[in-house]
Amino acid sequence: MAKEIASRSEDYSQWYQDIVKRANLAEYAAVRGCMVIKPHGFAIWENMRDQLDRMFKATGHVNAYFPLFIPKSYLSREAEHVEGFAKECAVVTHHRLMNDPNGGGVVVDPSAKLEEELIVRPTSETIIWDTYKNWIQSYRDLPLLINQWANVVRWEMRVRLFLRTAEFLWQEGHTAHATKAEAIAEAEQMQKVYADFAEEYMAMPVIRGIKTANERFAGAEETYTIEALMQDGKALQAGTSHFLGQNFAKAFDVKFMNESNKEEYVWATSWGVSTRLMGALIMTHSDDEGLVLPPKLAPTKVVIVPIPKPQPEIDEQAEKIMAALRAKGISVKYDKDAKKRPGFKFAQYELEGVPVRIGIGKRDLAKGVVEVARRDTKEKASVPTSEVAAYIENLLAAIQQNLFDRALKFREDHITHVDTMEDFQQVLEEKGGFVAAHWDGTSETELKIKEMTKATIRCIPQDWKDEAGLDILTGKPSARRVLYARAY
RNA sequence: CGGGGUGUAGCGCAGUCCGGUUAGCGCACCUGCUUUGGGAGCAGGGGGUCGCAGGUUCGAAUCCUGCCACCCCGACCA
Repeated sequence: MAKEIASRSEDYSQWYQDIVKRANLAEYAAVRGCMVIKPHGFAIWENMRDQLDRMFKATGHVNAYFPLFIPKSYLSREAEHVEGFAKECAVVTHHRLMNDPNGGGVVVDPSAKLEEELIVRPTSETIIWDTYKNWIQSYRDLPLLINQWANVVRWEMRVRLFLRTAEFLWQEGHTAHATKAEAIAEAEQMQKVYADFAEEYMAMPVIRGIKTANERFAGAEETYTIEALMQDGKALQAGTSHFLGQNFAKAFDVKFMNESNKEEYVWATSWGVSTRLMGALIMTHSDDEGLVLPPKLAPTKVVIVPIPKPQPEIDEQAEKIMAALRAKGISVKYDKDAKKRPGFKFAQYELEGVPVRIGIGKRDLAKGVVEVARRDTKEKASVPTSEVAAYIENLLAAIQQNLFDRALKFREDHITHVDTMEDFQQVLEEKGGFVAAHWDGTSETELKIKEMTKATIRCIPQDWKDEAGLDILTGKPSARRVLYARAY
């Protein structure tokens, strides 16, 4: 990990921007706050997306697509929802341009003003529930388990590549259920899917928890979250799953006839993860040499570099190794560029995060070996050519595990239990990370602590045991510890 | 919307205070030669409305006025 840099947050921020740029992941677009995801960055996102999609389908969901534009009136149907999003919406007011009568360029045609403005979706609950109203009549239509892959726009004041951009890609699941219990089970199930994905594929340990009322999704009754810890000691909300109760069903009048021939409002959930996960991936594993990708998400798992440059004997050996790796389903690239030197290529592939590199030179050929270097530890090994495919298959699994293990150790080392406000502030200032402290359960206390320290309650962890104690600020009784941190 | 800062080649910058040859440096790019087991060296070359507009001056990247854009800190961030 980028340890020297992680200690100072402003430097970490610089380091992060630098990695994103130099590893060819993304850059800012000409439009304020918007991001261009470059091919290498997008290939990683596609791998994440494809795996998540498989997991959604394995839990019974199907994909659909809903409109980009939402009539303004829809947004205000659910009071809390509109309050949560109103301040960051892009609005379409006209549908035509015209030549500027005063010469020069084009201007908005005033005669093309829309009767009702359209909101570019910041999230799709409203348009989807308006649609579901027509799809649901009977308990036989339930549950309705739909996901969509889409882009959304939130006009944030300040942006950061992948973590917070004006437009971002995500998936949003929206489900309708006949009972409250079933909807809660769905929300909890999807939180578990996200946690499994983060840990098994991203090699990123997460804490599953429940959001406090302050941090809850606008319009939800309960928000389930997965919280991760970045290398600079700041927390990142990596995914959320919401139990929406009957709020949206009532706002959009979505009723169904139950088995007892009685009309009821449906129970809802929504859940989403976004390209923000790319930021999480970078800030969990990468180091001063560049990106470090977990093998399960790396577009290219193995790269072969001829030393010093391609020539028939080396090419032949590389072809054999590629065939053996591909037979095991391992993606591999042979870098035949004769114009670039090996040292340059080594540095470049490290920057791009390729998990394993094979070097083949004349000295190796004579001995019947190749050099295998792993990205996570930078260790190199000489491996007999005949064994290289099997060796790498094991190595990729070992790298995946090592990335998870060391990220987990870092996180465990950065969960600090404190019982006084003094300790709380000291840990935040000097160590960073999560702070486990007692809380009296009031929003007032939470907001006061936020004002004093910039730390917020990231979640009330679901796996933690009850423990009686006293709130660190007010001294009032508390039933359990919650997780505080400064967050992205 | 407040406070601070920056606009000079594709990228990163110096020069501006104190006006004066043809506006410079590093990276990148092009050509050639030599190199090649961890980001090659040398030589040559191409690329600029100095953010925009106006003003002062014999002369403006530099001084003055106005405008614009972007960045950082706050406000904002289910």
